[in-house]
Amino acid sequence: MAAYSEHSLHIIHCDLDAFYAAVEQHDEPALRGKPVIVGGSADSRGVVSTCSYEARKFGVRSAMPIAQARRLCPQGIFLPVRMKRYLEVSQQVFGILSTYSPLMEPLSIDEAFLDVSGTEKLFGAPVEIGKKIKYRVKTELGVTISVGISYNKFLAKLASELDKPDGLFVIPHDKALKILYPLPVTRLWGVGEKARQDLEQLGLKKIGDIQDLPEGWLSARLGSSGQHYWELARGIDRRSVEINEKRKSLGRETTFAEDIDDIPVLKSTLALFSAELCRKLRRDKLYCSTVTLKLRYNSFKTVTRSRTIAPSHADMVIGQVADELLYKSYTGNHPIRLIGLSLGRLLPVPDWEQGGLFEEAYKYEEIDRIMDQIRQRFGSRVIQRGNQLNT
DNA sequence: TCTGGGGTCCTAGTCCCT
DNA sequence: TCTGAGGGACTAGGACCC
Repeated sequence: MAAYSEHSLHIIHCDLDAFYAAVEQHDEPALRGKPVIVGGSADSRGVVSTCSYEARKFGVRSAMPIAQARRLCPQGIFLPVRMKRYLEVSQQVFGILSTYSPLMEPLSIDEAFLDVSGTEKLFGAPVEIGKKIKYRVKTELGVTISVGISYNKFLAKLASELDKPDGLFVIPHDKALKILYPLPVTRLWGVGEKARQDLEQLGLKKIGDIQDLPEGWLSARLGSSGQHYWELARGIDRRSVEINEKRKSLGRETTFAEDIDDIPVLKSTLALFSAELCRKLRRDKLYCSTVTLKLRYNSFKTVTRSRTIAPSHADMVIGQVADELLYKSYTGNHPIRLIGLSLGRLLPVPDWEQGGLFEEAYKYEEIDRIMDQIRQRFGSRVIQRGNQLNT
């Protein structure tokens, strides 16, 4: 790293193109060249997760309600999300990426950063590495990946977006300001609809408008996020590529096919979620110490209620807290369309604490452990707690 | 017209302790 | 003994990302 200047092109951002749809088209050749729309079923409440470029020609976009996508593209092929399969391909892609640098930071299932400082002698210049990655992902896994290269994370990510699909784009230091200037402010990392409106109120529509401001002007109006936007607009991003980002929370939520006001159904859904999440915590040898309940009413108003607890990964403990939060926040007056449970403040289970420290909790955990073993051997549905049986 | 699911991060209010 | 300031933990909600 020391041999690299601040503006050397050492950050590569890799972003798989229309990933879920691409995997479906790879696995089923008859889908190739057709408008594939992944996300829920065509007649359920849901939105588009990803669609193929053929579907995008009809105006279909990610996050669009399925019903709207159906109207725009009646000949579209609607497929459910096969997350397990996408995760499998994602792992294979990350496997390829990690052969070019140990400094790899996965950002989501379909994108990652690589810091290739110091790998030039082994693999060539960053552009050469980008070409090799593209070739290998295409030939070995049958999907295409867009690559962006620059001297920081924001610009590398922007570069990969600017040449999609199947692109390779470089933003060198001397061209960064010029490339950024005409782009809308929503291209800045962290600017969504709300921030766009705030910036527009100040007369700032394109990134160039922010570039023209003196430092301090925007932070005086928008606080620390104003400073953040100003720096990005000028191509400044000091974040480094971080490996081994630890998971910070774990959650599960569902939107009911029809709104629900039946408390036993809500309770058993929560019991199911807490069992599922606790199983993952135990598998990863983690405890959680906050439990958050999320409710979305049929009016679309969303509330969350959370509680801090003694570290645990026992179904009974988490499930009981979830129940208490439900009773605290739900009066039964408004039907619920979505319920969710999230576990936060995760911490590793210390080696010395393999049971016995908290007698009561340990008793529950022992039961959970035995249930996990049975599920592992005979399948996840073979054994359930009584409180999960209403769903 | 219809708005998923799984995350992260930030801010602001409240409460408690020193 | 009372009071206010400051800080940290907790809680709730919003915004954003893919």
